[in-house]
Amino acid sequence: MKSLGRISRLSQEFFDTDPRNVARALLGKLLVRRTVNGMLVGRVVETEAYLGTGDDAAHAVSGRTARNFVLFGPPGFAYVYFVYGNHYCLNVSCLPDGVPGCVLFRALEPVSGIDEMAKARGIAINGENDLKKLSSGPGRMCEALGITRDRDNNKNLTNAKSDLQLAEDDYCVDRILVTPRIGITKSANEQLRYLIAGNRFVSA
DNA sequence: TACATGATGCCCT
DNA sequence: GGGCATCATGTAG
Repeated sequence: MKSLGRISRLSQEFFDTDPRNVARALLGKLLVRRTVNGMLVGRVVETEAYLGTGDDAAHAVSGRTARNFVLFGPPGFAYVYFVYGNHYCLNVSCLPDGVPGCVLFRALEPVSGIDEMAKARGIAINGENDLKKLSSGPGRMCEALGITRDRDNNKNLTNAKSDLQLAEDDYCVDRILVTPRIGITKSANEQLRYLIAGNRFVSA
């Protein structure tokens, strides 16, 4: 397994700001899943911001419901939902308690625990092409890290005790690209998708 | 209680 | 590039 070097957990304050800032700042950070079989680590290479108000594509747009209550809670918590009858999507809540907003994780570059991720995805890794199938796309990413609503929704991602956390190392992002969001019909022209320019693990 | 739909991914052409 | 599986959720009735 590749050595990770020194990493440190992101603080709750990191997420206590506008989703657009958080989506941009999260690029290059690490998503870390602790399992009985070791650490699964991926680098965040693609995110999308979903605003609380004035964003028709955001789940928060119609107010607080049984599904989306995490968006209205304190920053740094996992909002996991089930979509298309098949897939989970992972978001992290932003802004102070009471103010909705979040960032969707769309793609990771696998860093560590690749064998475990491949097992969870039910695929074999033979070449570079297969590596991209591991966690490029919100649904794939959740499957690779075993993220489900039952396990992870409303989990504090900034707590040292959590088995799902966000961290940073000395990685430096070179250039960031901003584009329209993927797979939505409402507010589809808003430039709220952020990705690391030239990274081959972005989803589209 | 019924129904339309979706922040996707896979397989087929 | 296009079709489709599959079901939780929100909204209407």
